[in-house]
Amino acid sequence: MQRRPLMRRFDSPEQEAFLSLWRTYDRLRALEDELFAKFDLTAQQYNVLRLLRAADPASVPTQAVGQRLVSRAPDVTRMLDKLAERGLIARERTDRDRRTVLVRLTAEGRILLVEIAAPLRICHARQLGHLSPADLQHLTALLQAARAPHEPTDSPWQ
Amino acid sequence: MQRRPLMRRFDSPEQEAFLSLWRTYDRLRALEDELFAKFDLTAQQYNVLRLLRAADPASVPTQAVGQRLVSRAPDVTRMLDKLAERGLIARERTDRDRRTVLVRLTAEGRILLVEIAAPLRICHARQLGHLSPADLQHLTALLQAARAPHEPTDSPWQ
DNA sequence: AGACAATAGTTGTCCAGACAACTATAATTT
DNA sequence: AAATTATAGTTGTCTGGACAACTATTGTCT
Repeated sequence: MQRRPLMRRFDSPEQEAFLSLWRTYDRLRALEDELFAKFDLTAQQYNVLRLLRAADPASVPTQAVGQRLVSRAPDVTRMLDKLAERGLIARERTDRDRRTVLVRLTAEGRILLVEIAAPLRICHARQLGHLSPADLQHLTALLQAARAPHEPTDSPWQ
Repeated sequence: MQRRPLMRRFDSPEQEAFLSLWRTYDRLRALEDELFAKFDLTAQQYNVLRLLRAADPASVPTQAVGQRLVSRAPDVTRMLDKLAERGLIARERTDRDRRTVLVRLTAEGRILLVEIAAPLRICHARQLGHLSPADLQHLTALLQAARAPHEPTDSPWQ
């Protein structure tokens, strides 16, 4: 066993913070992935459904979906393809602008979201439930401050 | 334009924190990726090199590399393949245990790390330099607390 | 010692993400 | 009004990650 720590030397406090961010994201993400896998979903796909639920029963332009995703996805089309194949969402063109495609939740999609709700709440509690509400709030605020300069002005993430 | 916010409704404070974590990771990661791309590296590959530099000039078992990566990589072999093809690392088998493969930095690898050092420092400053040292420290601590229960006891991330 | 299990790494295969090229429609310019 | 530019989405292709099966070597159990 090597005495000199292999991981602990960071180039700067900024790097340490970022690596900590990365690692924490990875660990928490693993928990969610495990849950979503039971429903044959990816976290991104769930986010699309969550987003559509917020607009439900209205429909949302494909483009708006892409902009609001947590991490940018270059192939929103194929992602929606898979959700549409499973009947969780429906797509239709408008007459106003025949370029845009509107997406909305289907009844099946709503049902799936209801089924996921309870186990997901439990998963979230496992993820971060050990933090006090104050710490949780503080963490969220610090994260927002961290990314603030890197958000476009029109981002829904502010 | 829709008045009702599409993003802002979260299922729970835990979910809000996690999505904030995810989003922040994604934004900061984009900056790093841009830099690493100039050197034809991925962030994971750089992490391998950084890790080997910490042990340099000693070599490290492949397995140890895999364990210490930020996010788990199921194909360490092929990742090392690419670094070895470029001559940045070298691999050799031991006589003690002919199963394990030892990995170490080459001179070329060291040179690349030196070249990256300065622009990477600048990148880190862009990423998180706007946070005060205290906030930075606080953020790192909160992130560590957040992932603590999800780290295996023998993890180098504690 | 021989059988069995565990460890280390490699390889095959599949799928999602990244980037660029393409089609269709709408808006703008002259 | 025709030409040009911009927007929305789709499709092709490539690379990297995920999972499982496989080989080689070492350790363990009886």
